[in-house]
Amino acid sequence: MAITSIRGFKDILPDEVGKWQFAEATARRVFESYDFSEIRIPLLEKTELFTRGIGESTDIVEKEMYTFTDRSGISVTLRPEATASIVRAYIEKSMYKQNPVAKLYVIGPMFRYERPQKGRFRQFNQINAEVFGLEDPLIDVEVMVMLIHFLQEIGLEKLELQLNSLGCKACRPSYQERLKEFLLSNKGRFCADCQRRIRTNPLRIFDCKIESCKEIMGQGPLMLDFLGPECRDHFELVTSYLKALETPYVINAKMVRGLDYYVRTAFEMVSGDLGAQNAVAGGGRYDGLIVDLGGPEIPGIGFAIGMERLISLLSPDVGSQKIPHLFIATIGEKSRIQGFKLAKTLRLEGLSVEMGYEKKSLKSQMRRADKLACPYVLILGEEELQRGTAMLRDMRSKTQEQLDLTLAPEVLLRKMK
RNA sequence: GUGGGUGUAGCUCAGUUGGUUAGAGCACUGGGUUGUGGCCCCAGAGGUCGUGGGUUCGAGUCCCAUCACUCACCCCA
Repeated sequence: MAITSIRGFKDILPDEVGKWQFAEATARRVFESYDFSEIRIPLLEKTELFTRGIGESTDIVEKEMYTFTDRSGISVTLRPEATASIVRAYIEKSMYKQNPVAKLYVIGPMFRYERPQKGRFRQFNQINAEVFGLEDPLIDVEVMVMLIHFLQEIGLEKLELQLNSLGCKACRPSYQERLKEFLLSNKGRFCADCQRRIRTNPLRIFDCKIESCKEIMGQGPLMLDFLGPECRDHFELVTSYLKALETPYVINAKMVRGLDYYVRTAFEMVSGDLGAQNAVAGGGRYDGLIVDLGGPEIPGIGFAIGMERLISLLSPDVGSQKIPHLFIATIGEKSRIQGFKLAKTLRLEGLSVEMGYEKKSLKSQMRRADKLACPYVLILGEEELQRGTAMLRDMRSKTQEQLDLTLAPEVLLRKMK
């Protein structure tokens, strides 16, 4: 029995890897134009980092983490998200002492033990961007604008920015109190799932697909109506700056975040083409997280882009396979070695060169060159070799010309570079 | 963790009420007179029919179990 990959872990094969490279390169270019710097952090952390950072009672911590004890007996976890690790590094290396503001991004895999489905995997890749040290609503907007900028550069224009405010430690409890009262007073009218959610995850009831639940929740209290004065000001400034930058958005007062640390601004980029998992990117503000993880009182905001979801939305032609500049076809052992040497010379000069390695017929080598879509084939045969020449065939025009072998590298480089 | 759908060649799929050596297209390999690609033609290679039981004279086809994939719920990027 051959060994297969683990459920929920996917190979990214050569014919789609171009899309990934394109997405990553575009993210680096765009983010750096906003003065973000890349940071690389471990995939494995002490389990406590996530239980404290993400929240003990979240689904991620309760049932989705890849946690095990290592050989020294400490509990470690494959990161289920990046923000906690970035914050840990930020605190551990005292980055805030050198610079009051840090703009960081991370590209890499996350791990969550969930049942796979469309757009959801156990190992999945994210691009994360985080800003530490700025509380002004202007930075909330800059982060969203940068995300949209990136998505436009990559060719995704039709995504919708959804915005909400989750309040803060001061105003959220009174809202939750009111929501609970409302839910309990209507308890008997909800579906079984929602009755359970009243206890486990009250905000999720807003997302219930059942018509009768939707109807009841239409009357339910919204966080936006319970924001304290500071949170309200913050939210209003965010929307007014978005308008100033002519960035369209829709307010989704029912939007919920799965991680405990989010406060105030929360946002998602949503697509209609992704099935049930419709968020390509999501983020928000997390002003208390750095303190929670043992650092100084420094605010933070950031987002994560789901790479697999992003890639699945790209049009098929982006990042298509590279084709070699030249194919070298040879006939006979002497010319095979001659061609091998020439390939090396040209590669050292930066050309991409493929050749017929096995002693196959010219026809077979030509077929392969054609399949690879090489624009030129250099034919090195016994006759040519005796004359000290080679035949260069232009595959598109079907014309060919003789080249002097000693001059061949020069001519080829000029033609193809 | 729960529910639905699907498992036949590398890929996309046929396979008649159960009946001989399981097929096609694409892809792959070789060839179509001496050293020239795409199109066309010919040939070849490639399958424990997901796996394990059962029913039957006989199972790709029927039954049971199991596994995998997939979609949805839960939840999230």
